[in-house]
Amino acid sequence: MGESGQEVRPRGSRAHETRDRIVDATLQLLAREGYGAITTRRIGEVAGVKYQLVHYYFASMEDLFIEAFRRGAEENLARLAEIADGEASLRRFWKINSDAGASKLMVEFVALAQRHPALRLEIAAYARRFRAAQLAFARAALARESIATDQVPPMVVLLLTTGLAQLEAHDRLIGFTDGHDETRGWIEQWLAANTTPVKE
Amino acid sequence: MGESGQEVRPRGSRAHETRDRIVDATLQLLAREGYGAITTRRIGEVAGVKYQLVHYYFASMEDLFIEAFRRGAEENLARLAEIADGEASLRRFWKINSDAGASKLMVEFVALAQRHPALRLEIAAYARRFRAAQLAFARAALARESIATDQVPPMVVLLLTTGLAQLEAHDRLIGFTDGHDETRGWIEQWLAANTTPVKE
DNA sequence: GTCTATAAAGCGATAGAC
DNA sequence: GTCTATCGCTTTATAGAC
Repeated sequence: MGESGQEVRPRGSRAHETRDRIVDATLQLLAREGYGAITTRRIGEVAGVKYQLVHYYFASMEDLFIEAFRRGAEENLARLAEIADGEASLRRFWKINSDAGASKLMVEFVALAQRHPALRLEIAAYARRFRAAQLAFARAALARESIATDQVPPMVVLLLTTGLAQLEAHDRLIGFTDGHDETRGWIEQWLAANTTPVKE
Repeated sequence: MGESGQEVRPRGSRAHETRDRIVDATLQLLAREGYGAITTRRIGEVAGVKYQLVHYYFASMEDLFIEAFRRGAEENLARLAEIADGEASLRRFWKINSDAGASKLMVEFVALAQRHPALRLEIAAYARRFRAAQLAFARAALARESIATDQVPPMVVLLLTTGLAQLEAHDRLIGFTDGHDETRGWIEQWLAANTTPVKE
C-alpha cells in the first residue's frame, strides 16, 4: 500500500469528504507512526476534524480499520494491474515488490488484525488475491525472459523477493541496513545479465 | 527469539524469582498476543503476581521491554553459537533461519521500539551482531559446500532466506500460507542436490 | 453534520501499611 | 517484597444542543 495520495471520490462532488479525510488520516498515521499511534484523537488531529466525528462515521475502530485497509488494498491491486498491463519482465516484477511503503503498512495492519478478527479475514482475503496476481505476473515474466521455471519456480521467486522487500522495510524501522545495498546490487547485476532490456 | 523456556538464574538460589516471572510473562504475552496486549495488568496476570510489582521491579515499561529483549536476544545468540559450533552447512544455516517464534518476537519488539527510542537502539545493536554472526556462518557453509561465493554471495543467501522466514511468520499471523510449502520444498530439494549430507 | 459535555473503562505510576 | 488504595491521565463511545 502506497502513501495513498489523491484518490477518486466514489460519487457526487464532495460528499463524504470528512469521511474520506478520516480514512486518509488513518492510513497516513499508520504508515508514519505505526499502529500504536492510532487513536481517535490523533486521527481527528491529522484529518483536521473533531475526533468525535470518527465515531459518527464509523460504528467502531474496527470498521474504520477495515475501510482504511480496503482503500489501501484496492490501490495496491490497481497499481499491480497497471504495471502488469505492460510487458511482463523480471525487472518490473522486482520494482513492484520493492514498494517499501506498502510493506510497512501491511505489517501495521497485520499487527492491528491480532486484536480485530474481522480485519484479519479481510487481510487474508486480500493477501490471497494479491499473491495470486503477483504469481501470474512472475510466471509471465520468467516465461518471457526464457528462464526455466522448472529450475526456479515462479512461486519461489515471488516469496524470496517479497520476503527480501519485507525484511528491508523491517530493518529500516530500527535504522539498520546492513547488507541491503550488497543484496540489491547483486539482484540488479543478475537481472542485467539474465534478462533482456525492457522499458520500466 | 524462542519461546524462552527455562533459563539460568544469574546468581543466588531463587533470588529475583518474581522479577524473572515478569520478564518471562512479557515475552510470552508478546509472542502469543502481540504488543497490543502488553499492559502491566496483563503481565501481572500471566506472571501470577500483582501488577503493581511490575512497577516495583522496573522503573518504567521501557526498562522492562529492554530487559525482556536482552534475555530473548541472548538466547538467540547463544543458540546460534551452539549450532555454529558444529560443522558449517547450508542445511544447518537454513534451520537456524527457520525459527518462526524468533521472527514473530522480533516483529513485535520492533513495533514496540517505534515508541521507545532506547529499545530501538538496543535492537539495532543486537541486529547488527546477529546478522554478522549469521553471515560468518553462511560464508563458512558456502565454502564448505564448495559453492562459489562470487556467484552467490553469503550476504545474498542470508537476506533472501531470512526474508523468507520472516515472510512466512508474517503470513501465518493472518492464517495465510499460500506458496510456503512449494517454496520450502524447492529449497529442500536444492539443498539435497547441491550440498553434501551432514548431521543436523 | 458538527459541536460540547460526559460517561465508563483501562492505563502507568505512586503512596503508604504491613 | 508484597499488599491495598488511589491519583491523574487517556481511551472508545454516547447524549444531546445547534
